[in-house]
Amino acid sequence: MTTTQLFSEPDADSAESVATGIYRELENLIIEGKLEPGDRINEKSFADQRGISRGPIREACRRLEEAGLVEFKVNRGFFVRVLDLRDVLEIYDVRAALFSHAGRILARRITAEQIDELAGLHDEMEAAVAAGNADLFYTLNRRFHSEIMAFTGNRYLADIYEGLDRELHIWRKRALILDGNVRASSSEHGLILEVLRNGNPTRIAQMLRDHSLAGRNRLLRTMPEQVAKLQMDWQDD
Amino acid sequence: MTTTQLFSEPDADSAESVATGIYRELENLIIEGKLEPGDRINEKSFADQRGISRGPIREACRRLEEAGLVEFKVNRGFFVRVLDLRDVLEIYDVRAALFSHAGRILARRITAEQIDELAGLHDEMEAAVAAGNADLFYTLNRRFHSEIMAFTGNRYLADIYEGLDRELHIWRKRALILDGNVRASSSEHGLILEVLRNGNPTRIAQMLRDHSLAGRNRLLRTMPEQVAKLQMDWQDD
DNA sequence: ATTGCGAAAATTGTTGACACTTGTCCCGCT
DNA sequence: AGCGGGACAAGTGTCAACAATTTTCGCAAT
Repeated sequence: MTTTQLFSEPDADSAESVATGIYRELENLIIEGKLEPGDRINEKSFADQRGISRGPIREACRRLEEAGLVEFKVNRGFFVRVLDLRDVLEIYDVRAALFSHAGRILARRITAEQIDELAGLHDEMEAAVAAGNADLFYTLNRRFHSEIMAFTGNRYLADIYEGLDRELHIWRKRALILDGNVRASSSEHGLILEVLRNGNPTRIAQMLRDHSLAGRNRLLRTMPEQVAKLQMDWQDD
Repeated sequence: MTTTQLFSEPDADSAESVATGIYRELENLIIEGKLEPGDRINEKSFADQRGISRGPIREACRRLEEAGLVEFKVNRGFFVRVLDLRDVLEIYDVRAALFSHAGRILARRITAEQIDELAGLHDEMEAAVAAGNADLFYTLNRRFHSEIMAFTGNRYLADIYEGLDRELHIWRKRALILDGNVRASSSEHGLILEVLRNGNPTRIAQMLRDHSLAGRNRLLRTMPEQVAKLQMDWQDD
């Protein structure tokens, strides 16, 4: 027996293949850190555990490969991608540029309702900070930035951002755990909301870019040893 | 018998699975336009033609799906992605932002040798223009922009650019066929080289951004009917 | 002519099997 | 003890087959 169809899908288009489900599962396992960088994804045991065959798993892994979450080695299988510091720096660099661009778009496009939604998230984050709930802050923080990108109305911009963000996920989590970091991050969000209401494109762009680079620097400060090892000439300008 | 190993690979890491080969083949078919947007990829006939099974083909298609070149519908298969005008506009918008950012990086990073290489490509393009060889111009043109992105040294920036460029490929080819367009494009390249040698970050960024948006406008002019159909409030600012 | 229906054909979804490659471990040799 | 090597185990690479779904096509009724 293949897919035991206990419930028929109400919406035919919402049906998803086993491969897609596995894709999401693996994506979560990697993002949550349950699968650590360098770990091999054992097709057989993974398949056996779920009572399915290896075909859909390989399909899912191929997508993850293209998404950059997984690396493929011939005859060795799929491995959770490991990012070195250079990767992190490069991603943050692009990320800052994307935010800067998003800022310019939002200046002439964001609605009062959208700003209110961001403000709502900001309030929740402030509460999370006060309660010392770093995990909650982290989740809301991701939503905050995702919404900003979504509000640009440019799906490619938003998608590319999501992809980069996903790759950074594990690393960034470490940085925000530190209490001082969430406070600094949250206060920057307040400034961003301020300039968004005001509407000056250049200021908004600069603010978002700076927020991204500040986040990068907060992350770097949590790993001084690796930073020292990297003798790259990296500057903000 | 499975993979008849007539020749042993000299370099073990350079070995690639059948799936990877199929991935490249399909990618090319789509980019070359041999497979047109909306076409379904028939797994069985594709597999039979090559004397292989459907497994590797599905794996390749999953990667193409993640890359955005192909769309997947449950129980219906993989279809070559169709881009509407909105997609094109959104891609160009991000593309321009990426070039602008690349310009700032290059201002402090590009070497004289790299500029010379770009100048060499520019000369070849000028020759192609003079010879009326639009196809050659188009190929060189892609290389020119790819190299610019590669010279930033940021692999993520370069990869994201390549991904967007690939999606645009079919559409853009139409726009450059027009003779006036290649001339305009080529002369803009000359200006870019000039400011690259000069080294002013803001000027370089602006030049590259403008070149990208000019390319977009050239493309739009080849499809006035579709532009008219789109009642979006899209502005450059 | 057009529509509706249903069986047949084509195609996708997933599986289990087998060939091939890689990694491990044990054993004899030095 | 350390080293080389070869059997063995584990895992990947691909395939062929079958179940489930979609599409096609002919045919009858309007």
